Amino acid sequence: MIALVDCNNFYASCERVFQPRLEGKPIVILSNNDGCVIARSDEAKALGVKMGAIAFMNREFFEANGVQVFSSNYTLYGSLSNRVMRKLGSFCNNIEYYSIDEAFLDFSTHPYQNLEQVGFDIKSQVVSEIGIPVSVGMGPTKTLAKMANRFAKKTKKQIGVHLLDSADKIAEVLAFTEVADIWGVGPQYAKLLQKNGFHTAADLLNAPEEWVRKNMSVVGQRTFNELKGIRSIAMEESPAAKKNICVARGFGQLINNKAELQGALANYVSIVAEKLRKGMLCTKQLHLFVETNQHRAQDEQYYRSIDVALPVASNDSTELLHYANLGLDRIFRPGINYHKVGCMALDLIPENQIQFSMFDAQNRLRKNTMMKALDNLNIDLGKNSVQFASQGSGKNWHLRQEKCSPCYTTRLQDILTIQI
DNA sequence: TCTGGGGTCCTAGGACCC
DNA sequence: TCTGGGGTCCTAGGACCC
Repeated sequence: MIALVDCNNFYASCERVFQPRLEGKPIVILSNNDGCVIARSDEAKALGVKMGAIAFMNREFFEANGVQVFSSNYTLYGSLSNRVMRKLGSFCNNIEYYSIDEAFLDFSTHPYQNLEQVGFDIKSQVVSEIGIPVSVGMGPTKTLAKMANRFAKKTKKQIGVHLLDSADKIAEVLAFTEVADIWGVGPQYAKLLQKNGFHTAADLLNAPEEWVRKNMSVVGQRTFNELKGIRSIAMEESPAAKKNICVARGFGQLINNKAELQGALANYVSIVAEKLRKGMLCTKQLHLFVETNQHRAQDEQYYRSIDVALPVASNDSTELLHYANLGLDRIFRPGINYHKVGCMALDLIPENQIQFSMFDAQNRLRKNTMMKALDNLNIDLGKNSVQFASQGSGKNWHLRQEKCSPCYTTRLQDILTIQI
């Protein structure tokens, strides 16, 4: 059996952990720049607030209905996620950390007698020790475990645990689940399936396998087999090596001058470099892009990107900043209202496998030491304590985050004090 | 004023090789 | 007068996930 444990309305639940007054109230969490809704509590869902709802168009509705609005606070969510995952790890050592709020637990080699009871234990211990409510679905494959989890949330919210341990229970869930709600079936495939008369997961099982293979590629075929109970999507117990790292963000306000654009890009490049060093990786190629805001019909639209090859694979901020600037020179055009800039590191290789160049003029050892010192300072003194001058100080492009909650678990000033 | 930000995998087609 | 077949690598685009 595989279990899928999923935190209920994770971001909204995180906000509640340290603010119990939010219990029972409708909550929404907004995307970067407070743009649109990316998470909702049950109460907000019940009010009809849709995923992706535009914040500024709903402001009055939120006020009128007492909806509590938060900017996203990934520091807080990441920290609470770690706590949840650590707890889940104590139930099962074959665990895949699938996303910030979900994990697969493979119980096939565990000696538990009563898996349903294990599900209840997970649920009650996570909520009592960490404060985050979870649901548990179990089935013979990952896809069926996902489906069982969704079934638990939709049909037996209070219980929150559903186990597919018989053919009848599997059949029930397959008939209950629409094709669009199958893990691995997105909007395009759902449309295709509907058009061909397959409406539920049970219908899909009646499709000829060759048809699935031909129209939905091997990915669809794997899902098809998983629905039949044949394990086709493996557990990934150690995270796969990253193939690229991307940092890109829309600006809090439009930018039309180059210096500010450079400043924003320098910040994102610095984050990319930091992530590379943390993963002990180097990049051989940067991909840079700038773009305008597609939603502003009054602005001239512009999108350009460029790949910049590095002579030697690197994770040195100064070097990456240098090449990023060269790239930006090539794609920058004056007179444009820019909305977003991004930097992607491609061709990642482990930092101990670099192919050095005979003509390399850099003193890489020294640079490495400097970068380590920089990273350590930023750990000790807090994020961004030490920066490069090119990162600028103006920061008009900064994210708009008007309603961010405190970082209760990661920032000393934000720790709650309790009066006794 | 205001519309998210990361990722992965697969396929088809072109360039190139012998 | 004639235009194979098999293979690899790369890229762009499309699908999906949270």
